[in-house]
Amino acid sequence: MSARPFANAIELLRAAGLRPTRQRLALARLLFDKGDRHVTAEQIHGEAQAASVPVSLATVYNTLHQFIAAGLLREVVVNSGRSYFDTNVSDHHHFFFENSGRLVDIPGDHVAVTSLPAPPAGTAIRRVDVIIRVEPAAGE
Amino acid sequence: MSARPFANAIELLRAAGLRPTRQRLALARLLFDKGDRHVTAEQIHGEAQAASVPVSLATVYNTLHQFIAAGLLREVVVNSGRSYFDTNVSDHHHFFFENSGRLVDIPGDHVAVTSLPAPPAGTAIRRVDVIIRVEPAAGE
DNA sequence: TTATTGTTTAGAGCTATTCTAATCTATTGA
DNA sequence: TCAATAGATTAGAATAGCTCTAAACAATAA
Repeated sequence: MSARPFANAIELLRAAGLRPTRQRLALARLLFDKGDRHVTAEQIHGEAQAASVPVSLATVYNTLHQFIAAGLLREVVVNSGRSYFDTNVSDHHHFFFENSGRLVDIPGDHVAVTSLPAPPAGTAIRRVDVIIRVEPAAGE
Repeated sequence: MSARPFANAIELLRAAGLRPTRQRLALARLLFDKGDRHVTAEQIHGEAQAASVPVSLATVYNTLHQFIAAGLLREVVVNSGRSYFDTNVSDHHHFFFENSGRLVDIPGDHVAVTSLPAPPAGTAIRRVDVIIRVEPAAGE
Protein backbone atom coordinates (compact mmCIF):
# COMPACT_ATOMS: atom_id res chain seq x y z
CA MET A 1 0.00 0.00 0.00
CA SER A 2 2.73 2.37 0.95
CA ALA A 3 4.30 3.79 -2.16
CA ARG A 4 7.84 3.16 -0.91
CA PRO A 5 10.36 1.65 -0.95
CA PHE A 6 10.39 1.32 -4.72
CA ALA A 7 11.97 -1.97 -5.59
CA ASN A 8 12.37 -0.37 -8.94
CA ALA A 9 12.49 3.33 -9.26
CA ILE A 10 11.51 2.80 -12.86
CA GLU A 11 7.86 2.55 -11.91
CA LEU A 12 8.09 5.72 -9.93
CA LEU A 13 9.46 7.65 -12.88
CA ARG A 14 7.06 6.14 -15.38
CA ALA A 15 4.14 7.05 -13.14
CA ALA A 16 5.42 10.60 -13.15
CA GLY A 17 5.68 10.59 -16.92
CA LEU A 18 9.46 10.81 -16.86
CA ARG A 19 11.77 8.67 -18.93
CA PRO A 20 13.76 6.42 -16.67
CA THR A 21 17.21 7.60 -17.60
CA ARG A 22 20.39 6.63 -15.84
CA GLN A 23 20.63 9.98 -14.06
CA ARG A 24 17.03 10.12 -12.93
CA LEU A 25 17.10 6.56 -11.67
CA ALA A 26 20.23 7.19 -9.67
CA LEU A 27 18.88 10.42 -8.19
CA ALA A 28 15.55 8.79 -7.35
CA ARG A 29 17.33 6.03 -5.49
CA LEU A 30 19.62 8.40 -3.64
CA LEU A 31 16.66 10.47 -2.60
CA PHE A 32 14.02 7.90 -1.80
CA ASP A 33 15.82 4.75 -0.75
CA LYS A 34 16.81 5.88 2.69
CA GLY A 35 13.88 7.38 4.48
CA ASP A 36 13.03 11.02 4.88
CA ARG A 37 15.75 13.38 3.84
CA HIS A 38 16.40 17.09 3.55
CA VAL A 39 19.02 17.72 0.93
CA THR A 40 20.44 20.56 -1.06
CA ALA A 41 21.16 20.30 -4.76
CA GLU A 42 24.91 20.35 -4.12
CA GLN A 43 24.51 17.54 -1.63
CA ILE A 44 22.87 14.96 -3.87
CA HIS A 45 25.12 16.07 -6.68
CA GLY A 46 28.02 15.14 -4.43
CA GLU A 47 26.42 11.84 -3.48
CA ALA A 48 25.85 10.97 -7.11
CA GLN A 49 29.49 11.70 -7.94
CA ALA A 50 30.58 9.62 -4.98
CA ALA A 51 28.45 6.79 -6.34
CA SER A 52 30.16 7.21 -9.72
CA VAL A 53 27.00 8.29 -11.45
CA PRO A 54 27.89 10.90 -14.00
CA VAL A 55 25.39 13.69 -13.60
CA SER A 56 25.74 17.41 -14.02
CA LEU A 57 24.50 19.97 -11.55
CA ALA A 58 22.12 21.28 -14.21
CA THR A 59 20.52 17.87 -14.44
CA VAL A 60 20.29 17.64 -10.68
CA TYR A 61 18.31 20.89 -10.64
CA ASN A 62 16.16 19.82 -13.57
CA THR A 63 15.39 16.53 -11.92
CA LEU A 64 14.63 17.99 -8.52
CA HIS A 65 12.16 20.37 -10.10
CA GLN A 66 10.54 17.62 -12.08
CA PHE A 67 10.19 15.56 -8.92
CA ILE A 68 8.59 18.51 -7.20
CA ALA A 69 6.15 18.97 -10.08
CA ALA A 70 5.31 15.27 -9.81
CA GLY A 71 4.65 15.60 -6.09
CA LEU A 72 7.52 13.33 -5.13
CA LEU A 73 9.47 16.09 -3.44
CA ARG A 74 8.81 19.33 -1.68
CA GLU A 75 10.89 22.47 -1.43
CA VAL A 76 11.50 24.03 1.96
CA VAL A 77 12.73 27.59 2.18
CA VAL A 78 14.29 28.61 5.46
CA ASN A 79 17.00 30.99 4.49
CA SER A 80 17.46 32.94 1.35
CA GLY A 81 20.16 31.78 -0.91
CA ARG A 82 19.74 28.02 -0.49
CA SER A 83 16.91 25.59 -1.07
CA TYR A 84 16.28 22.35 0.74
CA PHE A 85 14.45 19.48 -0.89
CA ASP A 86 12.38 17.33 1.41
CA THR A 87 11.51 13.77 0.46
CA ASN A 88 8.69 13.75 2.99
CA VAL A 89 5.69 15.09 1.14
CA SER A 90 3.14 14.32 3.81
CA ASP A 91 1.65 17.06 5.93
CA HIS A 92 4.30 18.16 8.41
CA HIS A 93 6.41 21.07 9.61
CA HIS A 94 10.03 21.77 10.50
CA PHE A 95 12.55 22.59 13.14
CA PHE A 96 15.38 24.64 11.70
CA PHE A 97 18.70 24.75 13.52
CA GLU A 98 19.96 28.22 12.80
CA ASN A 99 23.55 27.51 13.71
CA SER A 100 24.05 24.33 11.72
CA GLY A 101 21.53 24.86 8.96
CA ARG A 102 19.96 21.49 9.69
CA LEU A 103 16.29 20.80 9.13
CA VAL A 104 14.26 18.23 11.05
CA ASP A 105 10.70 17.08 10.44
CA ILE A 106 7.94 17.60 12.95
CA PRO A 107 5.03 15.26 12.35
CA GLY A 108 1.98 17.16 11.17
CA ASP A 109 -0.05 16.27 14.22
CA HIS A 110 2.56 17.64 16.60
CA VAL A 111 1.83 21.20 15.60
CA ALA A 112 -1.73 22.35 15.53
CA VAL A 113 -2.41 25.60 13.78
CA THR A 114 -5.84 26.51 14.96
CA SER A 115 -7.99 29.47 13.96
CA LEU A 116 -6.41 29.93 10.56
CA PRO A 117 -7.57 33.26 9.19
CA ALA A 118 -9.62 33.21 6.01
CA PRO A 119 -7.47 33.68 2.93
CA PRO A 120 -7.73 37.10 1.26
CA ALA A 121 -10.60 37.45 -1.18
CA GLY A 122 -9.96 35.71 -4.46
CA THR A 123 -7.30 33.44 -3.09
CA ALA A 124 -7.09 29.90 -1.81
CA ILE A 125 -4.61 28.46 0.65
CA ARG A 126 -2.05 26.32 -1.11
CA ARG A 127 -0.03 25.38 1.93
CA VAL A 128 0.76 26.41 5.48
CA ASP A 129 4.40 26.27 6.50
CA VAL A 130 5.41 26.35 10.13
CA ILE A 131 9.11 26.74 10.81
CA ILE A 132 10.32 26.58 14.37
CA ARG A 133 13.72 28.21 14.44
CA VAL A 134 15.88 26.90 17.24
CA GLU A 135 19.34 27.77 18.44
CA PRO A 136 21.68 26.25 21.01
CA ALA A 137 20.19 26.81 24.47
CA ALA A 138 21.94 29.43 26.58
CA GLY A 139 24.92 27.94 28.36
CA GLU A 140 25.66 25.16 25.88
CA MET B 1 3.96 55.34 24.40
CA SER B 2 4.07 53.99 20.85
CA ALA B 3 7.53 54.35 19.45
CA ARG B 4 6.31 55.71 16.13
CA PRO B 5 5.98 57.91 14.21
CA PHE B 6 9.42 59.33 14.89
CA ALA B 7 9.21 63.05 14.54
CA ASN B 8 12.92 62.77 14.21
CA ALA B 9 14.51 59.57 13.13
CA ILE B 10 17.63 60.85 14.80
CA GLU B 11 16.44 59.59 18.18
CA LEU B 12 15.71 56.22 16.72
CA LEU B 13 19.20 55.85 15.36
CA ARG B 14 20.88 57.20 18.47
CA ALA B 15 18.94 54.74 20.59
CA ALA B 16 20.26 51.99 18.37
CA GLY B 17 23.80 53.25 18.75
CA LEU B 18 24.03 54.26 15.12
CA ARG B 19 25.35 57.60 13.92
CA PRO B 20 22.56 59.56 12.28
CA THR B 21 24.04 59.87 8.84
CA ARG B 22 22.24 61.21 5.81
CA GLN B 23 21.77 57.75 4.34
CA ARG B 24 20.54 56.11 7.51
CA LEU B 25 18.13 58.93 8.24
CA ALA B 26 16.67 58.74 4.78
CA LEU B 27 16.31 54.97 4.92
CA ALA B 28 14.77 55.08 8.38
CA ARG B 29 12.18 57.56 7.17
CA LEU B 30 11.40 55.59 4.04
CA LEU B 31 10.98 52.47 6.10
CA PHE B 32 9.19 53.68 9.18
CA ASP B 33 7.22 56.73 8.19
CA LYS B 34 4.44 54.99 6.38
CA GLY B 35 3.13 52.14 8.43
CA ASP B 36 3.98 48.46 8.16
CA ARG B 37 5.92 47.57 5.08
CA HIS B 38 7.51 44.55 3.45
CA VAL B 39 10.32 45.65 1.23
CA THR B 40 13.25 44.18 -0.59
CA ALA B 41 16.67 45.80 -0.59
CA GLU B 42 16.32 46.75 -4.25
CA GLN B 43 12.98 48.36 -3.49
CA ILE B 44 14.08 50.85 -0.85
CA HIS B 45 17.23 51.46 -2.82
CA GLY B 46 14.98 52.49 -5.68
CA GLU B 47 12.85 54.64 -3.40
CA ALA B 48 15.92 56.38 -2.03
CA GLN B 49 17.15 57.14 -5.54
CA ALA B 50 13.72 58.42 -6.46
CA ALA B 51 13.89 60.70 -3.43
CA SER B 52 17.28 61.92 -4.61
CA VAL B 53 19.11 60.48 -1.64
CA PRO B 54 22.47 59.25 -2.80
CA VAL B 55 22.91 55.83 -1.29
CA SER B 56 24.59 52.73 -2.60
CA LEU B 57 23.11 49.28 -2.55
CA ALA B 58 25.91 48.16 -0.23
CA THR B 59 24.84 50.79 2.28
CA VAL B 60 21.23 49.73 1.95
CA TYR B 61 22.19 46.18 2.90
CA ASN B 62 24.44 47.34 5.71
CA THR B 63 21.72 49.55 7.09
CA LEU B 64 18.99 46.93 6.85
CA HIS B 65 21.15 44.49 8.76
CA GLN B 66 21.99 47.06 11.40
CA PHE B 67 18.28 47.80 11.79
CA ILE B 68 17.60 44.10 12.19
CA ALA B 69 20.31 43.80 14.84
CA ALA B 70 18.74 46.75 16.61
CA GLY B 71 15.33 45.09 16.55
CA LEU B 72 13.81 47.74 14.33
CA LEU B 73 13.30 45.40 11.43
CA ARG B 74 12.75 41.72 10.83
CA GLU B 75 13.71 39.52 7.94
CA VAL B 76 11.12 37.26 6.34
CA VAL B 77 12.20 34.41 4.11
CA VAL B 78 9.55 33.01 1.81
CA ASN B 79 11.38 32.09 -1.33
CA SER B 80 14.98 31.39 -1.92
CA GLY B 81 16.99 34.05 -3.59
CA ARG B 82 15.26 37.10 -2.13
CA SER B 83 14.79 38.54 1.33
CA TYR B 84 11.95 40.68 2.53
CA PHE B 85 12.38 43.17 5.34
CA ASP B 86 9.37 43.70 7.54
CA THR B 87 8.96 46.90 9.54
CA ASN B 88 6.44 45.22 11.80
CA VAL B 89 8.48 43.61 14.55
CA SER B 90 5.59 42.63 16.74
CA ASP B 91 4.48 39.03 17.00
CA HIS B 92 2.68 38.14 13.80
CA HIS B 93 2.67 35.87 10.75
CA HIS B 94 2.25 36.18 6.98
CA PHE B 95 0.18 35.48 3.94
CA PHE B 96 2.39 35.01 0.91
CA PHE B 97 0.89 35.48 -2.56
CA GLU B 98 2.82 33.01 -4.65
CA ASN B 99 1.93 34.55 -7.97
CA SER B 100 2.74 38.17 -7.18
CA GLY B 101 5.38 37.69 -4.51
CA ARG B 102 3.45 39.95 -2.15
CA LEU B 103 3.53 39.52 1.61
CA VAL B 104 0.74 40.56 3.96
CA ASP B 105 0.74 40.60 7.74
CA ILE B 106 -1.59 38.44 9.78
CA PRO B 107 -1.96 39.75 13.32
CA GLY B 108 -0.37 37.38 15.80
CA ASP B 109 -3.63 36.56 17.50
CA HIS B 110 -5.25 35.51 14.24
CA VAL B 111 -3.13 32.40 14.02
CA ALA B 112 -2.84 30.21 17.05
CA VAL B 113 -0.16 27.60 17.00
CA THR B 114 -1.12 25.28 19.79
CA SER B 115 0.70 22.23 21.05
CA LEU B 116 4.13 23.35 19.96
CA PRO B 117 6.47 20.40 20.25
CA ALA B 118 9.34 20.70 22.71
CA PRO B 119 12.51 21.93 21.04
CA PRO B 120 15.19 19.27 20.51
CA ALA B 121 17.46 18.72 23.52
CA GLY B 122 20.01 21.46 23.97
CA THR B 123 18.10 23.98 21.91
CA ALA B 124 15.74 26.83 22.57
CA ILE B 125 13.06 28.23 20.31
CA ARG B 126 14.12 31.54 18.82
CA ARG B 127 11.06 32.15 16.74
CA VAL B 128 8.11 30.44 15.12
CA ASP B 129 7.26 31.48 11.57
CA VAL B 130 3.94 30.66 10.03
CA ILE B 131 3.59 31.35 6.33
CA ILE B 132 0.25 30.80 4.68
CA ARG B 133 0.92 30.44 0.97
CA VAL B 134 -2.02 31.50 -1.12
CA GLU B 135 -2.70 31.51 -4.85
CA PRO B 136 -5.51 32.87 -6.99
CA ALA B 137 -8.65 30.84 -6.33
CA ALA B 138 -9.65 28.43 -9.08
CA GLY B 139 -11.63 30.22 -11.76
CA GLU B 140 -10.15 33.67 -11.23
C1' DT C 1 40.20 72.73 14.50
C1' DT C 2 42.30 68.24 14.22
C1' DA C 3 42.33 63.41 15.34
C1' DT C 4 39.83 59.55 15.56
C1' DT C 5 36.54 56.46 14.62
C1' DG C 6 32.78 55.10 12.17
C1' DT C 7 30.36 55.27 7.46
C1' DT C 8 29.86 55.10 2.61
C1' DT C 9 31.08 53.71 -1.88
C1' DA C 10 32.30 51.59 -6.46
C1' DG C 11 33.27 47.83 -8.08
C1' DA C 12 35.05 43.23 -7.69
C1' DG C 13 33.75 38.78 -5.94
C1' DC C 14 30.89 35.00 -4.53
C1' DT C 15 27.13 31.49 -4.39
C1' DA C 16 23.12 29.35 -5.79
C1' DT C 17 20.63 28.74 -9.61
C1' DT C 18 19.11 29.02 -14.55
C1' DC C 19 19.97 29.31 -19.42
C1' DT C 20 21.81 27.93 -24.00
C1' DA C 21 22.77 25.33 -27.69
C1' DA C 22 25.14 21.25 -28.78
C1' DT C 23 25.39 16.37 -28.04
C1' DC C 24 23.46 12.20 -26.67
C1' DT C 25 19.83 8.54 -25.54
C1' DA C 26 15.32 6.33 -24.90
C1' DT C 27 11.45 5.20 -27.43
C1' DT C 28 8.70 4.46 -31.50
C1' DG C 29 7.48 2.64 -35.78
C1' DA C 30 8.81 0.32 -39.88
C1' DT D 1 16.77 -4.50 -35.85
C1' DC D 2 17.46 0.10 -37.10
C1' DA D 3 16.56 4.73 -38.25
C1' DA D 4 13.89 8.80 -36.96
C1' DT D 5 12.49 11.70 -33.44
C1' DA D 6 11.30 13.49 -29.25
C1' DG D 7 13.16 14.15 -25.09
C1' DA D 8 17.32 14.35 -21.80
C1' DT D 9 21.87 15.70 -20.53
C1' DT D 10 25.79 18.57 -20.53
C1' DA D 11 29.54 22.21 -20.07
C1' DG D 12 29.97 26.39 -19.56
C1' DA D 13 28.21 31.02 -19.80
C1' DA D 14 24.92 33.97 -17.68
C1' DT D 15 22.21 35.92 -13.99
C1' DA D 16 20.49 37.49 -9.48
C1' DG D 17 21.09 38.74 -5.01
C1' DC D 18 24.03 39.67 -1.84
C1' DT D 19 28.81 40.44 0.53
C1' DC D 20 33.52 42.01 0.55
C1' DT D 21 37.42 45.24 0.03
C1' DA D 22 40.01 49.08 0.45
C1' DA D 23 39.88 53.82 -0.36
C1' DA D 24 37.42 58.25 0.29
C1' DC D 25 34.45 60.63 3.37
C1' DA D 26 31.81 62.46 7.41
C1' DA D 27 30.44 62.63 12.31
C1' DT D 28 32.02 63.17 16.85
C1' DA D 29 35.34 64.05 20.59
C1' DA D 30 38.97 66.58 22.41
